[in-house]
Amino acid sequence: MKNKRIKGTVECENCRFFALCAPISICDKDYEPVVDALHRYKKVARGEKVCRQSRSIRSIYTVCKGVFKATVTDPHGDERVVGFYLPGSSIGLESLDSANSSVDVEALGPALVCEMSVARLNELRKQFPMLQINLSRLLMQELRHYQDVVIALLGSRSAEEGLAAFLVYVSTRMRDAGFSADHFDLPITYADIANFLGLTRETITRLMTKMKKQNVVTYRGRKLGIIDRKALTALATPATEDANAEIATV
Amino acid sequence: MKNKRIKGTVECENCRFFALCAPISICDKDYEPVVDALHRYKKVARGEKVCRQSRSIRSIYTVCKGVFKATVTDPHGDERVVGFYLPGSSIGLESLDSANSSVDVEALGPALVCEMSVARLNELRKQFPMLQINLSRLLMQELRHYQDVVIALLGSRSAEEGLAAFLVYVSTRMRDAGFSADHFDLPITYADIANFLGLTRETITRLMTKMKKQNVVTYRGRKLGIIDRKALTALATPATEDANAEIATV
DNA sequence: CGTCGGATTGAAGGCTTTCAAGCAGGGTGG
DNA sequence: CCACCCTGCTTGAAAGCCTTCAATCCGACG
Repeated sequence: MKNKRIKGTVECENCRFFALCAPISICDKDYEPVVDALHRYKKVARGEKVCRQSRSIRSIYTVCKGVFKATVTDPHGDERVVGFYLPGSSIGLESLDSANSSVDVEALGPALVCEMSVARLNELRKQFPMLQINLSRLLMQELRHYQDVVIALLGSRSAEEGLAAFLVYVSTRMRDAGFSADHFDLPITYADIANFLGLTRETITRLMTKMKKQNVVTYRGRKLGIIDRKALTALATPATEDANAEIATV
Repeated sequence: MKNKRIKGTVECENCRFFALCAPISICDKDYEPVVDALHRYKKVARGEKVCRQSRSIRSIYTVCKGVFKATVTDPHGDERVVGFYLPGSSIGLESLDSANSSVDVEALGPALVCEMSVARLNELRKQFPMLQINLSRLLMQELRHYQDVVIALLGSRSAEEGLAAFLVYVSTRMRDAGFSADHFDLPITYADIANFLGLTRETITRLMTKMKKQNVVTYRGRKLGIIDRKALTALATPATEDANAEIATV
Protein backbone atom coordinates (compact mmCIF):
# COMPACT_ATOMS: atom_id res chain seq x y z
CA MET A 1 0.00 0.00 0.00
CA LYS A 2 1.76 3.10 -1.25
CA ASN A 3 1.37 6.26 0.73
CA LYS A 4 -0.16 8.39 -2.00
CA ARG A 5 -2.79 10.13 0.07
CA ILE A 6 -4.44 13.06 -1.62
CA LYS A 7 -5.22 16.34 0.11
CA GLY A 8 -8.73 16.67 1.48
CA THR A 9 -9.41 12.97 1.48
CA VAL A 10 -10.22 10.76 4.41
CA GLU A 11 -7.25 9.36 6.34
CA CYS A 12 -7.07 5.60 6.00
CA GLU A 13 -7.38 5.29 9.76
CA ASN A 14 -10.78 6.99 9.57
CA CYS A 15 -11.98 4.94 6.62
CA ARG A 16 -14.56 2.21 7.07
CA PHE A 17 -12.49 -0.04 4.85
CA PHE A 18 -9.48 0.21 7.13
CA ALA A 19 -10.37 -3.12 8.68
CA LEU A 20 -10.12 -4.65 5.24
CA CYS A 21 -7.13 -2.67 3.98
CA ALA A 22 -5.14 -2.76 7.21
CA PRO A 23 -4.01 -6.38 6.80
CA ILE A 24 -2.30 -5.36 3.59
CA SER A 25 0.04 -2.92 5.25
CA ILE A 26 0.53 -5.04 8.35
CA CYS A 27 1.43 -8.12 6.41
CA ASP A 28 2.17 -7.32 2.81
CA LYS A 29 3.43 -10.79 2.06
CA ASP A 30 0.42 -12.81 3.07
CA TYR A 31 -2.12 -10.34 1.80
CA GLU A 32 -0.53 -9.42 -1.48
CA PRO A 33 -3.60 -10.60 -3.44
CA VAL A 34 -5.73 -8.05 -1.70
CA VAL A 35 -3.86 -5.29 -3.45
CA ASP A 36 -5.23 -6.51 -6.77
CA ALA A 37 -8.75 -6.33 -5.43
CA LEU A 38 -8.43 -2.70 -4.44
CA HIS A 39 -8.53 0.35 -6.72
CA ARG A 40 -7.50 3.34 -4.66
CA TYR A 41 -8.57 6.94 -5.27
CA LYS A 42 -10.74 6.24 -8.25
CA LYS A 43 -12.31 9.38 -9.69
CA VAL A 44 -16.06 9.61 -9.96
CA ALA A 45 -17.58 12.51 -11.90
CA ARG A 46 -20.58 14.52 -10.77
CA GLY A 47 -23.78 12.67 -11.61
CA GLU A 48 -21.99 9.37 -12.20
CA LYS A 49 -23.58 6.33 -10.53
CA VAL A 50 -21.56 3.66 -8.74
CA CYS A 51 -24.53 1.36 -8.35
CA ARG A 52 -27.99 1.06 -9.77
CA GLN A 53 -31.37 -0.03 -8.47
CA SER A 54 -32.23 -3.69 -9.23
CA ARG A 55 -28.77 -4.46 -10.54
CA SER A 56 -26.14 -6.64 -8.95
CA ILE A 57 -23.05 -4.81 -7.86
CA ARG A 58 -19.52 -5.67 -8.94
CA SER A 59 -17.71 -3.57 -6.38
CA ILE A 60 -18.15 -2.02 -3.00
CA TYR A 61 -16.79 1.46 -2.36
CA THR A 62 -15.62 3.77 0.35
CA VAL A 63 -15.93 7.52 -0.06
CA CYS A 64 -12.55 9.28 0.17
CA LYS A 65 -13.79 12.68 -0.93
CA GLY A 66 -17.14 14.12 -1.99
CA VAL A 67 -20.71 13.17 -1.21
CA PHE A 68 -23.04 10.65 -2.83
CA LYS A 69 -26.78 10.33 -2.60
CA ALA A 70 -28.81 7.12 -2.60
CA THR A 71 -32.13 7.29 -4.41
CA VAL A 72 -35.01 5.06 -5.39
CA THR A 73 -37.40 5.74 -8.24
CA ASP A 74 -41.02 5.16 -7.31
CA PRO A 75 -43.74 3.83 -9.63
CA HIS A 76 -44.65 7.36 -10.74
CA GLY A 77 -41.08 7.95 -11.87
CA ASP A 78 -40.34 10.35 -9.03
CA GLU A 79 -36.96 10.22 -7.40
CA ARG A 80 -36.82 9.78 -3.65
CA VAL A 81 -33.58 10.46 -1.80
CA VAL A 82 -33.10 7.73 0.81
CA GLY A 83 -29.62 8.45 2.08
CA PHE A 84 -26.31 10.21 1.73
CA TYR A 85 -22.82 8.79 1.69
CA LEU A 86 -20.40 11.22 3.30
CA PRO A 87 -16.61 10.89 3.33
CA GLY A 88 -15.59 7.74 5.20
CA SER A 89 -18.84 5.92 4.41
CA SER A 90 -18.91 2.59 2.66
CA ILE A 91 -21.25 1.86 -0.22
CA GLY A 92 -22.79 -1.45 -1.17
CA LEU A 93 -22.03 -3.65 1.84
CA GLU A 94 -25.62 -4.85 2.08
CA SER A 95 -25.27 -6.32 -1.42
CA LEU A 96 -22.13 -8.33 -0.74
CA ASP A 97 -24.15 -11.52 -0.59
CA SER A 98 -24.80 -11.10 -4.28
CA ALA A 99 -28.19 -9.50 -3.80
CA ASN A 100 -29.25 -6.69 -6.11
CA SER A 101 -28.88 -3.10 -5.05
CA SER A 102 -32.02 -1.46 -3.71
CA VAL A 103 -30.83 2.00 -4.67
CA ASP A 104 -29.04 4.19 -7.15
CA VAL A 105 -25.93 5.80 -5.72
CA GLU A 106 -24.82 8.95 -7.48
CA ALA A 107 -21.98 11.43 -6.91
CA LEU A 108 -23.24 14.92 -6.06
CA GLY A 109 -19.95 16.40 -7.24
CA PRO A 110 -16.48 15.30 -8.31
CA ALA A 111 -15.57 12.53 -5.88
CA LEU A 112 -12.87 10.02 -5.02
CA VAL A 113 -13.56 6.47 -3.89
CA CYS A 114 -11.63 3.34 -3.07
CA GLU A 115 -13.14 0.46 -4.97
CA MET A 116 -13.02 -3.19 -3.94
CA SER A 117 -14.09 -6.04 -6.17
CA VAL A 118 -16.90 -8.06 -4.65
CA ALA A 119 -15.81 -11.24 -6.38
CA ARG A 120 -12.19 -10.90 -5.24
CA LEU A 121 -13.22 -9.97 -1.72
CA ASN A 122 -15.49 -12.99 -1.48
CA GLU A 123 -12.64 -15.23 -2.61
CA LEU A 124 -10.12 -13.65 -0.29
CA ARG A 125 -12.21 -13.73 2.83
CA LYS A 126 -12.51 -17.48 2.53
CA GLN A 127 -8.74 -17.71 2.41
CA PHE A 128 -7.85 -15.21 5.09
CA PRO A 129 -9.65 -15.53 8.41
CA MET A 130 -8.55 -12.10 9.54
CA LEU A 131 -10.19 -10.52 6.53
CA GLN A 132 -13.37 -12.44 7.30
CA ILE A 133 -13.39 -11.31 10.90
CA ASN A 134 -12.67 -7.72 9.99
CA LEU A 135 -15.46 -7.80 7.44
CA SER A 136 -17.86 -8.91 10.16
CA ARG A 137 -16.72 -6.05 12.33
CA LEU A 138 -17.22 -3.64 9.44
CA LEU A 139 -20.72 -4.98 8.91
CA MET A 140 -21.55 -4.47 12.58
CA GLN A 141 -20.31 -0.90 12.42
CA GLU A 142 -22.41 -0.31 9.34
CA LEU A 143 -25.39 -1.83 11.10
CA ARG A 144 -24.86 0.50 14.01
CA HIS A 145 -24.60 3.39 11.60
CA TYR A 146 -27.94 2.57 10.02
CA GLN A 147 -29.44 2.31 13.47
CA ASP A 148 -28.05 5.74 14.29
CA VAL A 149 -29.67 7.16 11.17
CA VAL A 150 -33.03 5.74 12.12
CA ILE A 151 -32.70 6.96 15.71
CA ALA A 152 -31.59 10.42 14.65
CA LEU A 153 -33.85 11.09 11.72
CA LEU A 154 -36.96 8.94 11.82
CA GLY A 155 -39.91 10.20 13.77
CA SER A 156 -39.04 13.86 14.06
CA ARG A 157 -42.15 15.77 15.02
CA SER A 158 -41.41 19.02 13.22
CA ALA A 159 -39.50 20.17 10.19
CA GLU A 160 -37.10 22.18 12.32
CA GLU A 161 -36.35 19.19 14.51
CA GLY A 162 -35.73 17.05 11.44
CA LEU A 163 -33.39 19.52 9.79
CA ALA A 164 -31.46 20.19 12.99
CA ALA A 165 -31.09 16.45 13.57
CA PHE A 166 -29.89 16.06 10.02
CA LEU A 167 -27.22 18.74 10.44
CA VAL A 168 -26.07 17.24 13.73
CA TYR A 169 -25.91 13.86 12.07
CA VAL A 170 -23.84 15.15 9.16
CA SER A 171 -21.56 16.99 11.54
CA THR A 172 -20.98 13.81 13.54
CA ARG A 173 -20.17 11.85 10.41
CA MET A 174 -17.69 14.53 9.29
CA ARG A 175 -15.98 14.46 12.66
CA ASP A 176 -15.77 10.67 12.53
CA ALA A 177 -14.17 10.98 9.12
CA GLY A 178 -11.47 13.20 10.58
CA PHE A 179 -12.75 16.57 9.36
CA SER A 180 -13.86 19.53 11.38
CA ALA A 181 -17.25 18.94 12.98
CA ASP A 182 -18.09 22.65 12.86
CA HIS A 183 -17.02 23.79 9.40
CA PHE A 184 -17.32 21.57 6.36
CA ASP A 185 -18.49 21.31 2.80
CA LEU A 186 -22.11 20.35 2.41
CA PRO A 187 -22.51 19.91 -1.35
CA ILE A 188 -26.13 18.85 -1.08
CA THR A 189 -28.90 20.96 -2.57
CA TYR A 190 -31.82 22.07 -0.43
CA ALA A 191 -34.01 20.08 -2.78
CA ASP A 192 -32.15 16.85 -1.96
CA ILE A 193 -32.20 17.51 1.78
CA ALA A 194 -35.90 18.28 1.59
CA ASN A 195 -36.61 15.19 -0.47
CA PHE A 196 -34.68 13.06 2.02
CA LEU A 197 -36.48 14.50 5.05
CA GLY A 198 -39.91 14.56 3.46
CA LEU A 199 -40.07 18.36 3.38
CA THR A 200 -39.95 21.01 0.68
CA ARG A 201 -37.14 23.25 -0.59
CA GLU A 202 -38.98 26.30 0.68
CA THR A 203 -39.21 24.92 4.20
CA ILE A 204 -35.49 24.17 4.25
CA THR A 205 -34.79 27.71 3.06
CA ARG A 206 -37.00 29.25 5.72
CA LEU A 207 -35.55 27.12 8.50
CA MET A 208 -31.95 27.75 7.43
CA THR A 209 -32.63 31.47 7.23
CA LYS A 210 -34.08 31.33 10.71
CA MET A 211 -31.13 29.39 12.09
CA LYS A 212 -28.71 31.81 10.46
CA LYS A 213 -30.52 34.79 11.97
CA GLN A 214 -30.39 33.13 15.38
CA ASN A 215 -26.64 32.60 14.96
CA VAL A 216 -26.97 28.85 15.21
CA VAL A 217 -25.32 28.12 11.86
CA THR A 218 -23.76 29.83 8.86
CA TYR A 219 -24.16 28.65 5.31
CA ARG A 220 -22.58 30.21 2.26
CA GLY A 221 -21.29 28.69 -0.93
CA ARG A 222 -22.13 25.18 0.15
CA LYS A 223 -20.06 25.56 3.31
CA LEU A 224 -21.80 24.91 6.58
CA GLY A 225 -20.57 26.34 9.86
CA ILE A 226 -22.01 25.33 13.20
CA ILE A 227 -21.82 28.37 15.48
CA ASP A 228 -23.96 27.29 18.40
CA ARG A 229 -23.86 23.54 18.70
CA LYS A 230 -25.78 23.53 21.94
CA ALA A 231 -28.66 25.39 20.36
CA LEU A 232 -28.59 23.13 17.31
CA THR A 233 -28.79 19.95 19.36
CA ALA A 234 -31.55 21.53 21.42
CA LEU A 235 -33.51 22.11 18.22
CA ALA A 236 -32.91 18.48 17.27
CA THR A 237 -34.82 17.19 20.30
CA PRO A 238 -38.51 17.85 20.94
CA ALA A 239 -39.98 20.17 23.56
CA THR A 240 -37.08 22.59 23.60
CA GLU A 241 -39.28 25.62 24.23
CA ASP A 242 -40.74 24.13 27.38
CA ALA A 243 -37.41 22.98 28.74
CA ASN A 244 -36.80 26.13 30.77
CA ALA A 245 -40.34 26.36 32.07
CA GLU A 246 -40.27 22.68 32.94
CA ILE A 247 -37.17 23.10 35.05
CA ALA A 248 -38.64 26.15 36.72
CA THR A 249 -41.82 24.35 37.74
CA VAL A 250 -39.96 21.36 39.13
CA MET B 1 -31.56 -29.28 18.77
CA LYS B 2 -34.77 -30.93 19.87
CA ASN B 3 -37.81 -30.40 17.74
CA LYS B 4 -39.98 -28.72 20.31
CA ARG B 5 -41.54 -26.07 18.16
CA ILE B 6 -44.37 -24.18 19.77
CA LYS B 7 -47.59 -23.21 18.02
CA GLY B 8 -47.67 -19.73 16.58
CA THR B 9 -43.93 -19.29 16.59
CA VAL B 10 -41.67 -18.64 13.65
CA GLU B 11 -40.46 -21.70 11.75
CA CYS B 12 -36.73 -22.13 12.13
CA GLU B 13 -36.37 -21.83 8.36
CA ASN B 14 -37.84 -18.34 8.53
CA CYS B 15 -35.75 -17.25 11.49
CA ARG B 16 -32.84 -14.86 11.04
CA PHE B 17 -30.75 -17.07 13.29
CA PHE B 18 -31.18 -20.06 11.03
CA ALA B 19 -27.77 -19.42 9.50
CA LEU B 20 -26.30 -19.75 12.97
CA CYS B 21 -28.47 -22.57 14.24
CA ALA B 22 -28.49 -24.61 11.05
CA PRO B 23 -24.96 -25.96 11.53
CA ILE B 24 -26.12 -27.51 14.77
CA SER B 25 -28.71 -29.72 13.19
CA ILE B 26 -26.64 -30.42 10.11
CA CYS B 27 -23.63 -31.51 12.06
CA ASP B 28 -24.46 -32.11 15.67
CA LYS B 29 -21.10 -33.61 16.45
CA ASP B 30 -18.85 -30.78 15.38
CA TYR B 31 -21.14 -28.04 16.61
CA GLU B 32 -22.12 -29.54 19.89
CA PRO B 33 -20.74 -26.56 21.82
CA VAL B 34 -23.16 -24.27 20.02
CA VAL B 35 -26.05 -25.92 21.77
CA ASP B 36 -24.79 -24.57 25.08
CA ALA B 37 -24.76 -21.09 23.66
CA LEU B 38 -28.38 -21.22 22.62
CA HIS B 39 -31.45 -20.93 24.85
CA ARG B 40 -34.49 -21.77 22.81
CA TYR B 41 -38.00 -20.45 23.37
CA LYS B 42 -37.19 -18.34 26.35
CA LYS B 43 -40.21 -16.55 27.76
CA VAL B 44 -40.20 -12.78 27.99
CA ALA B 45 -42.98 -11.07 29.91
CA ARG B 46 -44.79 -7.95 28.74
CA GLY B 47 -42.73 -4.89 29.58
CA GLU B 48 -39.56 -6.87 30.19
CA LYS B 49 -36.43 -5.51 28.54
CA VAL B 50 -33.90 -7.71 26.78
CA CYS B 51 -31.39 -4.92 26.37
CA ARG B 52 -30.89 -1.47 27.79
CA GLN B 53 -29.59 1.82 26.48
CA SER B 54 -25.89 2.44 27.26
CA ARG B 55 -25.36 -1.04 28.61
CA SER B 56 -23.35 -3.82 27.06
CA ILE B 57 -25.38 -6.79 25.94
CA ARG B 58 -24.76 -10.34 27.07
CA SER B 59 -26.94 -12.03 24.49
CA ILE B 60 -28.44 -11.52 21.10
CA TYR B 61 -31.99 -12.64 20.45
CA THR B 62 -34.35 -13.67 17.73
CA VAL B 63 -38.08 -13.14 18.10
CA CYS B 64 -40.07 -16.38 17.89
CA LYS B 65 -43.38 -14.91 18.98
CA GLY B 66 -44.58 -11.48 20.00
CA VAL B 67 -43.40 -7.98 19.20
CA PHE B 68 -40.73 -5.81 20.81
CA LYS B 69 -40.15 -2.10 20.56
CA ALA B 70 -36.83 -0.30 20.57
CA THR B 71 -36.78 3.03 22.36
CA VAL B 72 -34.37 5.77 23.34
CA THR B 73 -34.91 8.20 26.18
CA ASP B 74 -34.09 11.77 25.26
CA PRO B 75 -32.58 14.39 27.59
CA HIS B 76 -36.05 15.53 28.68
CA GLY B 77 -36.90 12.03 29.81
CA ASP B 78 -39.30 11.45 26.95
CA GLU B 79 -39.39 8.05 25.32
CA ARG B 80 -38.94 7.87 21.56
CA VAL B 81 -39.83 4.68 19.73
CA VAL B 82 -37.13 4.01 17.14
CA GLY B 83 -38.08 0.59 15.88
CA PHE B 84 -40.05 -2.60 16.24
CA TYR B 85 -38.88 -6.19 16.30
CA LEU B 86 -41.45 -8.44 14.69
CA PRO B 87 -41.38 -12.26 14.69
CA GLY B 88 -38.30 -13.48 12.85
CA SER B 89 -36.27 -10.35 13.63
CA SER B 90 -32.94 -10.50 15.40
CA ILE B 91 -32.08 -8.19 18.27
CA GLY B 92 -28.69 -6.84 19.23
CA LEU B 93 -26.53 -7.79 16.26
CA GLU B 94 -25.10 -4.29 16.01
CA SER B 95 -23.68 -4.70 19.51
CA LEU B 96 -21.88 -7.96 18.87
CA ASP B 97 -18.56 -6.16 18.72
CA SER B 98 -18.96 -5.47 22.43
CA ALA B 99 -20.31 -1.98 21.92
CA ASN B 100 -23.05 -0.72 24.20
CA SER B 101 -26.65 -0.86 23.12
CA SER B 102 -28.08 2.36 21.73
CA VAL B 103 -31.61 1.41 22.66
CA ASP B 104 -33.92 -0.23 25.14
CA VAL B 105 -35.73 -3.23 23.71
CA GLU B 106 -38.95 -4.12 25.46
CA ALA B 107 -41.59 -6.79 24.91
CA LEU B 108 -45.00 -5.31 24.02
CA GLY B 109 -46.70 -8.48 25.21
CA PRO B 110 -45.84 -12.01 26.32
CA ALA B 111 -43.13 -13.12 23.91
CA LEU B 112 -40.80 -15.98 23.08
CA VAL B 113 -37.21 -15.53 21.97
CA CYS B 114 -34.21 -17.67 21.18
CA GLU B 115 -31.24 -16.33 23.08
CA MET B 116 -27.61 -16.69 22.09
CA SER B 117 -24.73 -15.79 24.35
CA VAL B 118 -22.51 -13.12 22.81
CA ALA B 119 -19.42 -14.39 24.60
CA ARG B 120 -20.01 -17.98 23.48
CA LEU B 121 -20.82 -16.94 19.94
CA ASN B 122 -17.66 -14.87 19.70
CA GLU B 123 -15.64 -17.84 20.87
CA LEU B 124 -17.35 -20.25 18.56
CA ARG B 125 -17.09 -18.20 15.43
CA LYS B 126 -13.34 -18.13 15.78
CA GLN B 127 -13.35 -21.92 15.92
CA PHE B 128 -15.88 -22.66 13.23
CA PRO B 129 -15.43 -20.92 9.90
CA MET B 130 -18.91 -21.81 8.75
CA LEU B 131 -20.41 -20.03 11.72
CA GLN B 132 -18.28 -16.99 10.95
CA ILE B 133 -19.39 -16.93 7.33
CA ASN B 134 -23.03 -17.42 8.22
CA LEU B 135 -22.79 -14.62 10.74
CA SER B 136 -21.50 -12.33 8.01
CA ARG B 137 -24.42 -13.29 5.83
CA LEU B 138 -26.81 -12.60 8.69
CA LEU B 139 -25.25 -9.19 9.20
CA MET B 140 -25.68 -8.37 5.52
CA GLN B 141 -29.33 -9.36 5.66
CA GLU B 142 -29.80 -7.22 8.72
CA LEU B 143 -28.09 -4.34 6.95
CA ARG B 144 -30.43 -4.71 4.03
CA HIS B 145 -33.35 -4.80 6.42
CA TYR B 146 -32.31 -1.51 7.99
CA GLN B 147 -31.93 -0.05 4.54
CA ASP B 148 -35.44 -1.21 3.71
CA VAL B 149 -36.77 0.52 6.81
CA VAL B 150 -35.11 3.77 5.84
CA ILE B 151 -36.35 3.50 2.26
CA ALA B 152 -39.88 2.64 3.30
CA LEU B 153 -40.41 4.95 6.22
CA LEU B 154 -38.06 7.90 6.12
CA GLY B 155 -39.11 10.94 4.17
CA SER B 156 -42.81 10.29 3.87
CA ARG B 157 -44.52 13.53 2.90
CA SER B 158 -47.81 13.02 4.69
CA ALA B 159 -49.09 11.18 7.73
CA GLU B 160 -51.25 8.92 5.59
CA GLU B 161 -48.32 7.97 3.41
CA GLY B 162 -46.24 7.22 6.49
CA LEU B 163 -48.85 5.05 8.13
CA ALA B 164 -49.65 3.15 4.94
CA ALA B 165 -45.94 2.54 4.36
CA PHE B 166 -45.63 1.32 7.92
CA LEU B 167 -48.48 -1.16 7.50
CA VAL B 168 -47.06 -2.42 4.22
CA TYR B 169 -43.69 -2.80 5.88
CA VAL B 170 -45.14 -4.78 8.80
CA SER B 171 -47.11 -6.93 6.42
CA THR B 172 -43.97 -7.72 4.44
CA ARG B 173 -42.08 -8.65 7.58
CA MET B 174 -44.91 -10.94 8.70
CA ARG B 175 -44.96 -12.66 5.34
CA ASP B 176 -41.18 -13.14 5.49
CA ALA B 177 -41.62 -14.70 8.91
CA GLY B 178 -44.01 -17.25 7.43
CA PHE B 179 -47.27 -15.74 8.64
CA SER B 180 -50.15 -14.43 6.60
CA ALA B 181 -49.34 -11.12 4.99
CA ASP B 182 -52.98 -10.01 5.11
CA HIS B 183 -54.20 -10.99 8.57
CA PHE B 184 -51.96 -10.84 11.59
CA ASP B 185 -51.64 -9.68 15.16
CA LEU B 186 -50.44 -6.14 15.54
CA PRO B 187 -50.00 -5.75 19.31
CA ILE B 188 -48.69 -2.22 19.02
CA THR B 189 -50.61 0.68 20.51
CA TYR B 190 -51.52 3.68 18.35
CA ALA B 191 -49.39 5.74 20.69
CA ASP B 192 -46.30 3.67 19.88
CA ILE B 193 -46.95 3.74 16.16
CA ALA B 194 -47.48 7.49 16.33
CA ASN B 195 -44.34 8.01 18.38
CA PHE B 196 -42.35 5.93 15.90
CA LEU B 197 -43.65 7.81 12.88
CA GLY B 198 -43.47 11.25 14.45
CA LEU B 199 -47.26 11.65 14.53
CA THR B 200 -49.93 11.69 17.24
CA ARG B 201 -52.35 9.03 18.49
CA GLU B 202 -55.26 11.08 17.25
CA THR B 203 -53.87 11.22 13.72
CA ILE B 204 -53.36 7.46 13.68
CA THR B 205 -56.94 6.98 14.87
CA ARG B 206 -58.35 9.28 12.20
CA LEU B 207 -56.31 7.70 9.42
CA MET B 208 -57.16 4.16 10.51
CA THR B 209 -60.83 5.08 10.71
CA LYS B 210 -60.59 6.51 7.22
CA MET B 211 -58.85 3.44 5.84
CA LYS B 212 -61.41 1.19 7.48
CA LYS B 213 -64.26 3.20 5.99
CA GLN B 214 -62.63 2.94 2.57
CA ASN B 215 -62.34 -0.84 3.00
CA VAL B 216 -58.58 -0.75 2.72
CA VAL B 217 -57.96 -2.44 6.08
CA THR B 218 -59.76 -3.86 9.08
CA TYR B 219 -58.58 -3.55 12.64
CA ARG B 220 -60.22 -5.00 15.69
CA GLY B 221 -58.78 -6.37 18.89
CA ARG B 222 -55.24 -5.78 17.79
CA LYS B 223 -55.76 -7.83 14.64
CA LEU B 224 -54.99 -6.15 11.37
CA GLY B 225 -56.50 -7.27 8.08
CA ILE B 226 -55.39 -5.92 4.74
CA ILE B 227 -58.42 -5.92 2.46
CA ASP B 228 -57.21 -3.87 -0.47
CA ARG B 229 -53.47 -4.20 -0.76
CA LYS B 230 -53.33 -2.29 -4.01
CA ALA B 231 -54.99 0.72 -2.43
CA LEU B 232 -52.76 0.48 0.61
CA THR B 233 -49.56 0.47 -1.43
CA ALA B 234 -50.95 3.34 -3.48
CA LEU B 235 -51.40 5.32 -0.28
CA ALA B 236 -47.83 4.46 0.68
CA THR B 237 -46.35 6.27 -2.31
CA PRO B 238 -46.52 10.03 -2.78
CA ALA B 239 -49.97 11.13 -3.80
CA THR B 240 -50.79 11.58 -7.44
CA GLU B 241 -54.02 12.39 -9.22
CA ASP B 242 -54.37 8.74 -10.23
CA ALA B 243 -53.87 7.39 -6.74
CA ASN B 244 -56.39 9.76 -5.21
CA ALA B 245 -59.00 9.05 -7.84
CA GLU B 246 -58.55 5.33 -7.35
CA ILE B 247 -59.29 5.55 -3.64
CA ALA B 248 -62.11 8.02 -4.08
CA THR B 249 -64.02 5.73 -6.38
CA VAL B 250 -64.38 3.01 -3.74
C1' DC C 1 -68.81 -3.65 38.84
C1' DG C 2 -65.41 -0.27 38.89
C1' DT C 3 -61.04 1.03 37.17
C1' DC C 4 -57.61 2.01 33.88
C1' DG C 5 -55.17 2.13 29.64
C1' DG C 6 -56.13 2.89 25.15
C1' DA C 7 -59.06 4.66 21.35
C1' DT C 8 -62.25 8.12 19.48
C1' DT C 9 -64.18 12.48 18.18
C1' DG C 10 -64.61 17.64 17.76
C1' DA C 11 -62.95 22.43 17.54
C1' DA C 12 -59.35 25.72 17.24
C1' DG C 13 -54.89 26.97 16.12
C1' DG C 14 -50.30 26.51 14.08
C1' DC C 15 -47.01 24.67 11.07
C1' DT C 16 -45.94 23.24 6.44
C1' DT C 17 -47.11 23.05 1.80
C1' DT C 18 -48.48 24.97 -2.45
C1' DC C 19 -48.30 28.29 -5.86
C1' DA C 20 -46.17 32.12 -7.82
C1' DA C 21 -42.72 35.34 -8.55
C1' DG C 22 -38.19 37.17 -8.11
C1' DC C 23 -33.26 36.87 -6.88
C1' DA C 24 -28.32 35.22 -6.86
C1' DG C 25 -24.35 33.44 -8.69
C1' DG C 26 -21.48 30.57 -11.51
C1' DG C 27 -20.51 29.20 -16.19
C1' DT C 28 -20.55 30.18 -21.26
C1' DG C 29 -20.15 32.55 -25.53
C1' DG C 30 -19.77 36.76 -27.94
C1' DC D 1 -16.00 42.37 -20.04
C1' DC D 2 -20.70 41.77 -20.32
C1' DA D 3 -25.09 39.67 -21.49
C1' DC D 4 -27.23 35.57 -21.01
C1' DC D 5 -28.81 31.39 -19.08
C1' DC D 6 -29.59 27.90 -15.92
C1' DT D 7 -29.76 26.01 -11.61
C1' DG D 8 -30.69 26.65 -7.12
C1' DC D 9 -32.22 29.74 -3.49
C1' DT D 10 -35.51 33.21 -1.46
C1' DT D 11 -39.75 35.31 -0.19
C1' DG D 12 -44.83 36.14 0.25
C1' DA D 13 -49.69 34.85 0.61
C1' DA D 14 -53.28 31.51 0.90
C1' DA D 15 -54.80 26.88 1.62
C1' DG D 16 -54.58 22.53 3.91
C1' DC D 17 -52.97 19.13 6.98
C1' DC D 18 -51.71 17.87 11.53
C1' DT D 19 -51.46 18.95 16.24
C1' DT D 20 -53.24 20.41 20.53
C1' DC D 21 -56.54 20.41 23.94
C1' DA D 22 -60.48 18.51 25.93
C1' DA D 23 -64.07 15.44 26.57
C1' DT D 24 -65.97 10.88 25.88
C1' DC D 25 -66.09 6.11 24.81
C1' DC D 26 -64.67 1.31 24.81
C1' DG D 27 -62.93 -3.05 26.41
C1' DA D 28 -59.99 -5.84 29.28
C1' DC D 29 -59.15 -7.26 33.83
C1' DG D 30 -59.06 -7.37 38.70
